[in-house]
Amino acid sequence: MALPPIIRRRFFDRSVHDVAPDLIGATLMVGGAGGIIVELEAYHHTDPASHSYGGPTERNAIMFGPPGFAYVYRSYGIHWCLNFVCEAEGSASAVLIRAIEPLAGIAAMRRRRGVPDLRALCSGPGKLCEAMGVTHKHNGLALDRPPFELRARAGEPEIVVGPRIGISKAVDKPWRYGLKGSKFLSKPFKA
DNA sequence: TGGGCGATTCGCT
DNA sequence: GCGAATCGCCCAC
Repeated sequence: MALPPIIRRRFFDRSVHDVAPDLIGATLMVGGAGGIIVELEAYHHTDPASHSYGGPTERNAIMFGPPGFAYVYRSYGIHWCLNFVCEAEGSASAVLIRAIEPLAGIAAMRRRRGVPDLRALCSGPGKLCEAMGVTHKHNGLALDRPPFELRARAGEPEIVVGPRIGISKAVDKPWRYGLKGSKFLSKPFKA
């Protein structure tokens, strides 16, 4: 693997709207399992749909810390969702990882998910956390240290953009990014 | 201190 | 396409 690891500060200490599309095509591994990021969403602290909108709380405290760390929260009382904190310390912006194309540790991910279908392993924010074993224990961990491994993409992929999914506020903002033509998206992008 | 609600997923229709 | 599962967060009372 000749691709360079993503340097935490340099890569994440930028606008969440720049980091998000630049992460499409990057390789994310957790404990040796993972693959290529094909879908994510940006959440800015001035955005009513963001957990950080309204100020710091115990749950979202990590979002108000330095960039380059994982923010993991429970969704619907059942699933875990993984975010990368971006911008400057205190800016409370993050990207939600929504889908991954499985590449490594597939047997382990199938076992954790309990489904054989490759396309169903990581095609959703809750699914990919279950597949890679991400839980609240990963909240606050640095993204450039084990068990996380994050590597820059090679080349410039074609990126598609659309409105975010599953939110009730700021539903019109086109802050969902995807790898064009990927078979591993959580939902297709409208053409 | 209690109740409504959610950045979801899955199974059934 | 619809609704249940399920529980921590968060704010109103």
